[in-house]
Amino acid sequence: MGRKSNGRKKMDMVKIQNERNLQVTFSKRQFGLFKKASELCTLNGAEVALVGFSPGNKVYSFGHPSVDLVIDRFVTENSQPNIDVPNHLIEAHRNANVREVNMDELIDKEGILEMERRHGKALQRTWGDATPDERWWKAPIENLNFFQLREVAEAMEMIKKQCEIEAEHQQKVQGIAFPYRTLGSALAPYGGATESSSNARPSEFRG
Amino acid sequence: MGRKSNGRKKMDMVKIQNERNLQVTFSKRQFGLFKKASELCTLNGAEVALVGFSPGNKVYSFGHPSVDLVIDRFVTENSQPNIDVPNHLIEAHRNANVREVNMDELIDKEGILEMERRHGKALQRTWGDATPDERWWKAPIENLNFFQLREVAEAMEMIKKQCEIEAEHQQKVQGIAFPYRTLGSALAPYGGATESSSNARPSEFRG
DNA sequence: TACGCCTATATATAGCCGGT
DNA sequence: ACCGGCTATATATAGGCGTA
Repeated sequence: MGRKSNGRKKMDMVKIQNERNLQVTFSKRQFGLFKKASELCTLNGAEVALVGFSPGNKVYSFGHPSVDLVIDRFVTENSQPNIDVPNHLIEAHRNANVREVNMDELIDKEGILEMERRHGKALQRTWGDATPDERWWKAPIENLNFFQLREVAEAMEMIKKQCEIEAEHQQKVQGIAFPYRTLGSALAPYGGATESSSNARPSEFRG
Repeated sequence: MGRKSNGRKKMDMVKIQNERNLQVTFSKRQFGLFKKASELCTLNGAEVALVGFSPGNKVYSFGHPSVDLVIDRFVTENSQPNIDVPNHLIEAHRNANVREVNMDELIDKEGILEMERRHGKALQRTWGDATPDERWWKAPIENLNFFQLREVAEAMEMIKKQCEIEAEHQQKVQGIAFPYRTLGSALAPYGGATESSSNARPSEFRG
């Protein structure tokens, strides 16, 4: 018997190109996001405000107890001097800037984007099915001698570790950060979930 | 054989009573929520602002392009057509803007600089005269968000492993010695910007 | 006592399909 | 095309367990 579906497929974390899929996916995920937020509120008694603009620039929001109240509180409390920010970090940063190298110059954002275009996908794939063009990391390695390989391996380890440290740091200091990119699309409302009893009750939605 | 885990259990959508589990679950779900929001942004190019208060009344936020921009836009566009947002909020927020600390300023770059100092030369030797564009590993790290960092870390692990395999191979097949070339361009997931802030404060609730 | 990591399940969803 | 539904997978996570 032929399968009725190929099932869910894994997809790269890159902006969806197909306009149609973009719309559909956005709707589904927007719904899911609201649901998760809602659950966080009822399950853990948290307060959450979630406002967003679909690619089509439509506004959508969710909030508990209400968007206004949460944002109001957020704004108010943020108006106060942020005492939670470790001062030594800020100082370290300022000192770091005047150091030998200017980080801003090293951070070539354009370059990063370019790299993303050229090699971003390689990260998502297995080393096996990479196209010749994406095999930049493979071919070169074969040309390195034993010692160089050891050096690269060590370097990779260092960078990896650094990433982990940075990640942990981010999570600890401010909660979380995130990626970006922008464009347009539409959005969906909030239907009832098709499951067991749920006390989830979003205080506000907007369409 | 005894199962190593009973697996995930279904649970009622009611506020968790056990204080300990409440905390743990909150952390996990908070993480998941942010991740979903993040994905919605990159995958569908949406703009999202997410602010919330944990049961312990700590503030957590997430936003793309930034919490401020999105909320600002939300407030603005909504104070006109609809009357959802009280004007005092707009002003309060505007004032708050000035004092908010940008994520970039919070990240401690010391570690990264140190890493460069200690291992940069080794890399330089190996990769030779890489142009600034090829030195992606030098700085972009702090421009990546939490999830991206995890990805890079994973990628580094793969490359490292690949190097070790290759090294072993060389040693086994021909001993050592070999020609070399640069590792080529760079590697990096999508570029990323960061924004977020945290604080603490008490509050009430409205079931 | 709080975390981090792990495994077994509960959920979320990418593609698809058929009606509109 | 545009939804709403469905199915097969990809993910998110509730509990447990070992360790800082």
